[in-house]
Amino acid sequence: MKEFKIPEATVSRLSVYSRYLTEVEKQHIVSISSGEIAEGMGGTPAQVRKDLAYFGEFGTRGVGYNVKQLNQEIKNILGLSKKWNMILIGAGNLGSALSQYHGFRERGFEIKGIFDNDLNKVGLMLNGLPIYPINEMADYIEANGISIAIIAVPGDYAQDVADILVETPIKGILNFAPVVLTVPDEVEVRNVDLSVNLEVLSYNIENNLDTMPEEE
Amino acid sequence: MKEFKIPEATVSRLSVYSRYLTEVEKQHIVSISSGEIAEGMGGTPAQVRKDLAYFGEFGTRGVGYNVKQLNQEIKNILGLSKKWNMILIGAGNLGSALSQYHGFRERGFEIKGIFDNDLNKVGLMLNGLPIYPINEMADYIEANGISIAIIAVPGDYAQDVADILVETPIKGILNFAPVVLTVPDEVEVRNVDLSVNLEVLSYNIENNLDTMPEEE
DNA sequence: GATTATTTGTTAAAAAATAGATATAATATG
DNA sequence: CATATTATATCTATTTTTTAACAAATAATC
Repeated sequence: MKEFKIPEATVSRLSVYSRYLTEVEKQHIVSISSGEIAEGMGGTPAQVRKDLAYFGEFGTRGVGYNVKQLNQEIKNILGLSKKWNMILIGAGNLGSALSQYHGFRERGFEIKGIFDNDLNKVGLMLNGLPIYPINEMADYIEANGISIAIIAVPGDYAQDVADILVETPIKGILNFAPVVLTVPDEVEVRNVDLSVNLEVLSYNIENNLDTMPEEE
Repeated sequence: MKEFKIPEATVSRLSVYSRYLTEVEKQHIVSISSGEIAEGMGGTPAQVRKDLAYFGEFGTRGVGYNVKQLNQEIKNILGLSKKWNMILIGAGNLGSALSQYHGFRERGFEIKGIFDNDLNKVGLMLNGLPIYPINEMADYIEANGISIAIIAVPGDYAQDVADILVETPIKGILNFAPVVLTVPDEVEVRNVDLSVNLEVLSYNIENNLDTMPEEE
């Protein structure tokens, strides 16, 4: 009954579809076609339909998709029908920016507490959230039903933080540190690697991918 | 002579290899095998060799790769042998965090100026960088040889900023706003989408990808 | 009410990416 | 100096992902 072997690219695109559908919903548009979705977020109609087809039949032939209903279906697929409790580790600049980022809460992700090993910061509030010392982190996770941790500490400390996290009931890590974390299989890690993104951009610019002439 | 049709995944991995090699270099290790690189950043030796093979022969059979030399080769491939001048648009929290992120400069990317349309911020300094008004942006790009722009403004304004940028000699955009930007083909865009990352994480956690039993 | 327009869901084909296997080169060893 | 060992480079096969084509279903039109 379970569908799996879903391409990760498909899951990413579902997230973008959902965000786009949320925008369309605000304009009180009731129905939308795969072609319109594709145009709205840069893709092809076939890909939109294929992505959705992994999970079921959500549209009506000859008509399209009900915007609100499809968006809800996608949110269910992505696991966004529940609220996710998160903690943030690292109260530096990046941590501060992340703690104030509204996009998370809008999508059901809420940062409940911030942890840092700088004792000058511990006890202070950051954007309305208390900063705790790292050594209280494991207990806090257990006590507050935290399932996702955001690592925003310098690269040198990231693995140490991860080592603590994997001993707790944490299920996923969003890692902003520019290092490859080693964790057991049961903990999901996603890396947001700013430098890698810039370097791919650099490569693409240098090799003029789009203006490249045809060649054989 | 040009090699192309390189998988984007390969380019991303090259960036990670390079960062890992930089670490290894610091330990004054001279030689390294594809297996050691793979272990160091979570991959397979075959994949490391395949990725490198797209661009040439950098190793010695029976020996491995010279760390320093390979790192330099990869940096050349990625276009990191030159310095990249960037501007940052958006002096909010995220912009502030990005302007202070040291990882960029270490890899040859330097933010030269910051732009914002909040006149209360214009004229101030942010982490040692001047904040200019958006209407001076186009001239600044031309005058200072800027080739990459980082967009860190709210989603509602991101397309407006992009529209200005595409009229300048800018070559690439690193977009942090949670919207799909529409730009002409000759401008490269990379999206760093924080919510998408969290939502993929959410999906993976809910569907227990790693602990999934085999099934047919 | 039959016919034409759309637009989906599905199947098939194509392309891309990953993994595996083998041949080759360099080094070290006896 | 021949041989065993190590590790790359290359070639092949498998798997995965994307793209395209087509049949089924709905709505609109004459």
